Parts: sequence; structure tokens; C-alpha cells
Amino acid sequence: MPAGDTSSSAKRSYHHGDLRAALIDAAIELIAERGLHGLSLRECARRADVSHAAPYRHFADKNALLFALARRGFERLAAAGVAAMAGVDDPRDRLDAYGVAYVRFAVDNPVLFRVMFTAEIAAPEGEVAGDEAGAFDLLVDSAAALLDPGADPRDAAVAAWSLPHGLAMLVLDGRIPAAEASTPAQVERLMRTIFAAWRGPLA
Amino acid sequence: MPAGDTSSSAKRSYHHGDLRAALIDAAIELIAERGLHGLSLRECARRADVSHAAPYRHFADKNALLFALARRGFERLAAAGVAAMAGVDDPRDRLDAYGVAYVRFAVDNPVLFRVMFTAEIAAPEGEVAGDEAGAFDLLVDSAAALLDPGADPRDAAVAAWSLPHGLAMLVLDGRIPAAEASTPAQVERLMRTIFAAWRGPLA
DNA sequence: CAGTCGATGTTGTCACCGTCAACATTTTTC
DNA sequence: GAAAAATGTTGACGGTGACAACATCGACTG
Repeated sequence: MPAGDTSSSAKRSYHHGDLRAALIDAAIELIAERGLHGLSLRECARRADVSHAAPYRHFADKNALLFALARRGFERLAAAGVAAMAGVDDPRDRLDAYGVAYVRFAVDNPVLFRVMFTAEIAAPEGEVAGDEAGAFDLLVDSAAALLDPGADPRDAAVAAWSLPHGLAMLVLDGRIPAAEASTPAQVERLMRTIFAAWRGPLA
Repeated sequence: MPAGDTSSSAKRSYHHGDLRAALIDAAIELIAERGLHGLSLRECARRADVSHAAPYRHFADKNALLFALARRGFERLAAAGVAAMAGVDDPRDRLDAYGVAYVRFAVDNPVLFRVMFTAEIAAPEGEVAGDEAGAFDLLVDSAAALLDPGADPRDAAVAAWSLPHGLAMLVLDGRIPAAEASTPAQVERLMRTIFAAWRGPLA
């Protein structure tokens, strides 16, 4: 082979190199462009310069690809939550920071977020979901830190998850009037206002 | 025609009678059985004992059918909210009642609720969405009643919407541990506990 | 270093789907 | 009672998910 040609027009000598990752990236692009129902394995294959059946060497079926997207999303969300709470000691501030990071993640990664919480995406045969449970544990721990030692922190954790989750969903769906949440700055202000108004009762 | 035969096996003399409603019912059934991506116009037609292209006399396309489902959902949700708040005078109790009714509606009508908040379902050409804005106004009014006259009630309304919305979504997605929300009674208790813990700061 | 074998990519195929056009039948309207 | 509008049918087309059979590449093994 004369020279390593990385231009997009060159044929990748039969094997692709990292088709799995290319398919995931193409899927995110496609969903961003055409919506979830506009995703097709064949179009992903086309964008990866590969034949229409090649994806089946990396994903058992379309659902498996979506599951991989969801998993990537949960990993990044968990990382964002941990990062947001790092260095924050006050339990209430920790929950606030988590909530703000949660909504921000959703706004910044609308495709991943929607896929993460799209039902009908089941874990393929051998896979285990685990990641979202981890995120929930993080909430339970933070909620436990600001309740009486004897109280059950799970209800507080559910509340602490429901509010940012609902806000994120409504913003993503455009249900919140545009005047309220059209720019990122407005979204940020909205989040902080709501969380501030809501943090009181958990103590 | 000898006698009015309403049995399912009899052919409805070319015209169906109320195909539009039959298609909507079939769609709800189908989604309940196979999920949103398992919905197909052809299968709906089959279940209505009608040819595969007949639905196009009542819906411009698949999206229009889904939009009709969503609209039915918004109407019923609004009715449930109004009914729940009827006779409740205290503004906080009104918001509580709305929230509980909201989550209950979602749990009782998972198919409608999910379709209502599935993005990518746009209003067909001549249609207007309006219904969800009405639901939002209801929240704003209730929130306004318990704030200082000068304060902007919209943030409170968004919060009052986000919490039940997020809770409903998480329960529907099975994200809340089964031990927390497996039976309707548990869901009801969870809702009331959360709303009770959260109602304080709005005053 | 040759040969084998698993991983990866390709071609071909099938059933199903959304959508349209052309045609048939029924109901309504004048 | 005929014309017109509404409703249902048949047939076709391109796109899709999924599978089977085949081709090629890369890595290990003797």
C-alpha cells in the first residue's frame, strides 16, 4: 500500500477499522437530523461507507445499537453528575448541583438523553443495564445525607430525580413556552430558580 | 339487508361505519402490545377489517394518526386535572390534586401519555396543538394564586409541572425501583409523599 | 513461513411497511 | 334520478430489518 490515505474517499482495504464506533456516531447524527424514527441501520451503514448488512457484525439488531447509545449516555450523565458534585460538601448544594448538571446534560445531549429514556429499548441478551441504577444510588446517598438518620431517603431521592427529569423532558419537547427557555442562559436561570425554590423542604 | 348483524365476522357492506375511531382504538391496542415502533397502519387496517390503504381516507399519514392519539390524550388529561381540582379551594391543595391526577393519568393511560410526549409528532397541516398550552395555563393560574401578587408565577408553574411529569415518566419507564412503585397503591403513596414534601416552598 | 480459522465485510433475498395512483362502490345532494 | 362527494380496494414502488451464503482479511499455530 503506497501511503496511508485517511481521506474519506479512499477504500479502507475491506476492513473498516472501527466500524462499531463509526456506526454509533452515524446513528447520533442521523437521529439529530431525522429524529428517532428516521434512524435506519442501512443509512448508518451508508454513512460509514459499508454495505447494508455490515452493521450486523457488530450489533445483533437495531435495538442493540440503540442500547449502545443509551449506555454511552448513562455513562456520560453519571460522569457529569459526579463532576458537578465534586468539591461540593453541603448535601443540599450537592443535590442542586446534580439537578442542574442533569438538565444541562439533557439540553447539551438531546439525542442521547432521549434515547436513554425511550422505552422499548431493552438490554440485549447478555447485557446488563446497571448504569441507571448507579445514578439512582448517587441520588439516594446524597438525599440520605440531609435527612434524619432513621428516615427512608428513597422518597427524597425519587423527588430529587423527578424534578430535573421532568424539567429536562419538558424543555427537550419544547413544552415549556419558548419565552421561558429559548436560550441556554434562560434554561440555566430557570433551573436554578426552580431548584432554589424547591430545595427547602428536604431538610 | 336481512338483519342488523353486528358480529365481528360479518362484512360491513363495503363501508365501515366509523373507521376513524376503529383505527384509533386499534392503534392504542397495537402500541400497548408491541410498543410505539411496533405500530403500523397496515396492522391497524387489518384489525379494522379493512384494506391496507383505507386509513389514508381518514389520516393523511401515520403521523396524523399519532397526532389524533395525542390530542385525545391531552383532552382526557385536561379533563382529569379539572375534575381533580374541582371543589378544592386551597391553592396548594389544588396543585397537589393536579399533580396526583397527572401521575395517575399517566399510570392509567401509559400509551396515550407516551404518545402525548413523544417528540417528532407534529401537528398536521391544518391542525393546531393548543391543548397542552391550556394545561399549562391551568398550572400558571393555580400557582399564581399562592404567590405574592407581583411575583411571576411561571417559574412556579414550571416546577409544578416538572415534578409530576418527571415522576410519571420515570414510573412509566420502570426507572424507579420496582420495590418503590410496583402496585398502584405504592405509586399513589409515593406521589402523595413526594408532593407533600415538596409543597412547602411555594408558599 | 505456510496454513488454517475466526472475525469482519459483501451480495442476494424475503417479508413488511408507508405512501401514492387508479379504480370501485356507496351515500349524499340537487 | 343523476351528478358529485365520500369512502374503500387493488396494485405498485422504494425503503427497511433481518437472515443466509459467500468473500476477504488478520492472527495464531505448527
